[in-house]
Amino acid sequence: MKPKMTLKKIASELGLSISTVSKALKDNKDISKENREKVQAFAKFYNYRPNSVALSLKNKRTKTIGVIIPEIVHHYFAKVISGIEEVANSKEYNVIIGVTNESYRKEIINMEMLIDGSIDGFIISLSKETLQKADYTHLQETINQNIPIVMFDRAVNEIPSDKIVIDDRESGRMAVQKLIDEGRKKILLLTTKDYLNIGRLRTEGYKDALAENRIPFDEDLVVRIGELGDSDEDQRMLEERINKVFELHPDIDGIFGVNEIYAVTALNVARLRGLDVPETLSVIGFSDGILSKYARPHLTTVSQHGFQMGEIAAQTLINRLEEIDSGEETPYTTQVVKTELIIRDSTLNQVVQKK
Amino acid sequence: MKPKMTLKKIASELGLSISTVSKALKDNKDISKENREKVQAFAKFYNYRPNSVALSLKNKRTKTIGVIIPEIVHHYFAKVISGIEEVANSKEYNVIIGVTNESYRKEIINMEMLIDGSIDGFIISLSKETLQKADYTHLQETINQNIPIVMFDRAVNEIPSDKIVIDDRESGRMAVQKLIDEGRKKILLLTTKDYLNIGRLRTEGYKDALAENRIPFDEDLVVRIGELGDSDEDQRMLEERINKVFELHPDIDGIFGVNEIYAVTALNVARLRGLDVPETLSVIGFSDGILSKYARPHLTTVSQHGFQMGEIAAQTLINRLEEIDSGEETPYTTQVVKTELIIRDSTLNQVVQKK
DNA sequence: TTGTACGCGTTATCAT
DNA sequence: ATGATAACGCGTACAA
Repeated sequence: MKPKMTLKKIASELGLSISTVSKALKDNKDISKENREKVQAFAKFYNYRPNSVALSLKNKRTKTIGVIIPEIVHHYFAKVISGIEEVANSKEYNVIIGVTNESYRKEIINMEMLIDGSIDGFIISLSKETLQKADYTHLQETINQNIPIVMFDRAVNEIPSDKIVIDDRESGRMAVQKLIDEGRKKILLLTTKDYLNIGRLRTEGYKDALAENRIPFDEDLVVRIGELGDSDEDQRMLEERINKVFELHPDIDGIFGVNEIYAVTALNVARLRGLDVPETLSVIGFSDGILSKYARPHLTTVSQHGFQMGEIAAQTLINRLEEIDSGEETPYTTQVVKTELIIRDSTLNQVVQKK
Repeated sequence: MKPKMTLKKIASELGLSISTVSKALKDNKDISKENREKVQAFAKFYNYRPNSVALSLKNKRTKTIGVIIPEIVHHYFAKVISGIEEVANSKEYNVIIGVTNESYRKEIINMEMLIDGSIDGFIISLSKETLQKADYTHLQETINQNIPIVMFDRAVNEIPSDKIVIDDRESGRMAVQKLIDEGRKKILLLTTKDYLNIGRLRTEGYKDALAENRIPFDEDLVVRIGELGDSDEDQRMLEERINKVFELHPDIDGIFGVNEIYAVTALNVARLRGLDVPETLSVIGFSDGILSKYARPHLTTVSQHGFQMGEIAAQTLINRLEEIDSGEETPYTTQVVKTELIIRDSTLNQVVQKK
């Protein structure tokens, strides 16, 4: 039960002054070699560590970054946090996590809890509710208080800040183009209701690809899915809806789901209907989650590189923080992280020759 | 660009002393109503928040807990963190996350990074490497420095601390008993190499169930799997091994996998071999992850209640911290969280009558 | 070569 | 009713 060491205790123990001890620990040449060694040995023995709270108070920076995310039980966000952690730790920053559960209120509460000097800056992905309300005053106020924000994934143009995003529209286009390249003509889109940018943009990409290939857009082939809970009930409803579309359009030969759940569910439904994947039907999902990997057949998906996004977000925030320290200020940037189509077994390997 | 408000600034702005302002903000009756209102209005307008770093320094507690986990991209741990967050936030605690990636070295680095006064206590699940080395001096030293530790899941008897665990052995027994109740006689066990307590205890449970039902234990039916990477390569090897066992023992009628990956993989392999699940073969996994839920057929598993474990761990740590504050000390406890068999579609519903 | 004093922001005790 | 002062732990400019 060692008491924790402080400069003061070391000083009194060794009959020196606090500042002498402080300097000795930094190996300051002002202090006699003799005392330096004595102090250092003593400090090491009692493994003294400078109190970080005192340092934070003095330096006016905590070397801690606040990460606000909608969900932590979610492969993508977990990956992002991993990336943030990695970079942050390598730069001696700590990471405090706040989870909003997609709630506007909890987003504000979480941020206010940290805005009292606990953190130097935020990395945040907005909650769905915040996007729906489109009320970003809490973000603006944070920035007004000189606390920098880096937004990732669910960013918003109204707020001036650094942003890390993927090109959802282009990614959607790319995925659907892949299906068309295989010779698919009747492509089912599984997307979200429109308030989430994500779903909307990926839907635009779907339309882009069709248009570029002169395939007429058919609203019948678009299933817009509302909020999906965790329950088996919701899951069954989703299956139901997909089944219904297949009944009306048994000749669907491609599926693009804007997230993993949609795509995997559709894949399962299709197989239960006796369809061969990928022989007669190709399926592509979105997100590099674990479901896609273990689905049968393994699901081809658009990977978002969550880990990399986290790394970039952390690096960007830390750069900004150190910039502030040194007085300069560069303009805000928006970095677009490239997505990648990971070809697995739910699509054809060879591309059908275009006629 | 409002500068952040401090007591000092308010005081000088209002022509009062710092201590008057401080008291006024607490609505201390010593201060004239007039001044109280003036100060409070002013503070509210500039939304003043007491600097938490200064408070931490003064109070000698940060109201922050450090959570050290092996992996964050893992459904179970993500759930636990959720539970911790929930309880911590409701008690006005912040949560700092440190990820070890199963490395002993990173575990120490992470802990040392926080042990400098950044946090009041730890919640930790040990890394595999730490368990292998069985070197727990860093934990003991943390405790010696009066920083309480709550261990969860991967806890260890050598260290005196509060612990939250599940009964792995009993859970394994329960799962296998369920298979036996269905009339299964030749049950394949997929487990880990022995250095991880988890796998070993669940294996014991497997043996218990067999013994209780007078089914001879057959080493041939135990597959001990080493470290599994994230790569498709490793995955394929796993499938290979399971396949081989099936070739030698085509009449296996039950499978118990000590984790989700093993069970889902076995499920897929079995189906590819043309076996009907659950008609001729039942499969049970471990952990309430997402894979089990979306596997086909949906996988019956032993749920570990990760969220609840997180809640309990956080509550236990906070209790301990407040106890220390008030001087009393209660003995360390080990809380066992009950697991639950979640029956889905990879096992039979009805129990075969025992003869 | 060593020590004193100050400030970071806050609260609590003790004058006035 | 208000204000000055000390203390939390640290680093550093300035004295000695």
